[in-house]
Amino acid sequence: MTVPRRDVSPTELEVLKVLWELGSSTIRTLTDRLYPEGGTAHYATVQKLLERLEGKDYVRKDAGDRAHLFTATVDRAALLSLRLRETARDLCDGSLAPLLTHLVDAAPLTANELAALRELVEGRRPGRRRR
Amino acid sequence: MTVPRRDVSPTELEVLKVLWELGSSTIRTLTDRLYPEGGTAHYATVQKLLERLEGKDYVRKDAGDRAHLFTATVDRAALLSLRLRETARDLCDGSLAPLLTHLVDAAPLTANELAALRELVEGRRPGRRRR
DNA sequence: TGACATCTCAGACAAGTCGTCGTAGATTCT
DNA sequence: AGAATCTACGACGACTTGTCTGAGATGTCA
Repeated sequence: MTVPRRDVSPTELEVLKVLWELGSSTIRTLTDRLYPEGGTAHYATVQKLLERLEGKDYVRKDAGDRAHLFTATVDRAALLSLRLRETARDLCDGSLAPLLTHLVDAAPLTANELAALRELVEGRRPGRRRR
Repeated sequence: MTVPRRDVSPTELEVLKVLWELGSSTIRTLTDRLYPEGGTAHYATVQKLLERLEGKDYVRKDAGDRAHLFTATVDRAALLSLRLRETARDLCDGSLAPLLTHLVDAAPLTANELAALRELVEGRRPGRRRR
């Protein structure tokens, strides 16, 4: 009856970001990073966050030396894809192309970004994805 | 302590979509459209949805002939902008450019879309927005 | 004019999310 | 053995979301 929520919550995202930066970490490491002044309570918070991320299959838990090692199973690009696809589904009948034209129209681009984009578009063939 | 939520909820979006399609409508019209079999209960549901949308300034309420007339104050593009900006903020340090390159790389494009995109990019100057 | 339909307004409700925290028990270090 | 750390699990309050109830105003029509 109630509604499906966001892929990852803001705080979960913060955890993922540290994970992306450090590779694998223990709860302790994450906690020290996210709550520098934190005590036992925050440790438990991070633990719960990781537990939920694991439930969503965005994080993997491996047996480490003493403490478990947590690793992100999705990278920034994957999450980006998810969000863009969700936006496309909600607002553009599922097609990504409108997002693109909207962005080209609305995004302020530096000369460098524009050049890079030109190059990307030049080398692009229509049809299915590359790679 | 709790978290900022999504701009519009899924059901609120459904209301907006009908509003976009019909222009201004009464609660009755919206209800008949969204819940074809619906009775009094669904009428109230739509009413609440509109009330919340009005609170977010996504919908305006005008005095109509007998019943109030509701009109969307944002269009699809505006909502698209919001979502893209939010995604950029969360995952790309606020810059929209990475979304663009990601899309060019990932989105399957028809020949036509690709051509249109090429044209857009060609005519684009770096710096601030056009228009 | 009185019965009836419709609309508006305001609040209630259950279920779910999210960030936070407490704690009991196992494991490990000293 | 004692202290510290880690794990697993449950609980909480604040908030959202979709749904619905009921009271009162207003309009319609036999």
